[in-house]
Amino acid sequence: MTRAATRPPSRNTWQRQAVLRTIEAAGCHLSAEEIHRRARRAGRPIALATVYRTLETFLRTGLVESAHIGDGLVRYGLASDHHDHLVCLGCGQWRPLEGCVVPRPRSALTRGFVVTGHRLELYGYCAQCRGPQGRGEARP
Amino acid sequence: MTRAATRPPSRNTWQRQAVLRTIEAAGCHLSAEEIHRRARRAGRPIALATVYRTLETFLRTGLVESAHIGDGLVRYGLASDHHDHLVCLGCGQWRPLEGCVVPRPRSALTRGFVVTGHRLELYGYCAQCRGPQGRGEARP
DNA sequence: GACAAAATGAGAGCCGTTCTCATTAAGAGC
DNA sequence: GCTCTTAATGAGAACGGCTCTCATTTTGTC
Repeated sequence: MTRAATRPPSRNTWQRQAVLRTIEAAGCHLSAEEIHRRARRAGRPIALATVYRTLETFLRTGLVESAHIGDGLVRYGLASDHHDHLVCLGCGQWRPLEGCVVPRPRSALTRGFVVTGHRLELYGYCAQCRGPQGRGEARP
Repeated sequence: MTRAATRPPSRNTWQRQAVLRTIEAAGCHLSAEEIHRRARRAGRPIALATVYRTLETFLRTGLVESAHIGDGLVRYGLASDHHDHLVCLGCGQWRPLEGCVVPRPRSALTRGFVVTGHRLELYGYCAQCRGPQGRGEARP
């Protein structure tokens, strides 16, 4: 199987490796600031602009995907085939859902709109944040 | 009888009426800038800060809802019971889907995560943007 | 009409992100 | 291993959406 459209970045620098390793290690989506902080902590100092540029490059090559969460920050994570996620309202954690729960909508609902993709965010509380008290209010 | 949880703003100003009328008239979600521009065009000049403050008030009282779209702007629209939307990749139009297509996910998928709400964005092209050439690539 | 308090307007400030440009270093050719 | 080209980086200024501050205006009550 070829890499086809997702050709790798043309130069292999330690900064790019650091950014990719940071995202891989996280296991969930991170903001650019957070990637910057973690990459610095893990090794040599890297510029914030470089992190943004590297993320942009990775986005273009299809290596990572980006998404907005409620707080207005853009989060980055390893690209996956689908785009369904669990978002914890307690700690802000943003992690992929294993599997897709969105069926193809009936055309009567979309009324002339051609659907080419989707993104689903399921809000709630992770096991850690639920804690003993057990919250439960919904959010948009 | 009490005013319940969604009590209206305490003072009725023409600025608040203008913002609400603008959102109602649009029929889809608008950015704060766009609401500001349309409200100005429709009547007296209103300050951008006032638009933001008014939207914040409306959000608190549950009159409107906010959401992020891919371009990083926050969009505002009349609050509805559910949160499924059609997003046109051509013109950026963001409008509610009539009805909900998201089933309750099986707990095996969410693994300890308690789901309290969701938001779905269906990407694609509206009838106007599809045009004669018929695009079709997907986006995250 | 007088008064208190909420709401507004104008613009400065904040903060995440992008741009600019001099410098560095990856990778190709020899 | 050395040289050369040019993509990539670092530092910090600039940008843009949004929020904050404070003097002024307006609403609703008495």
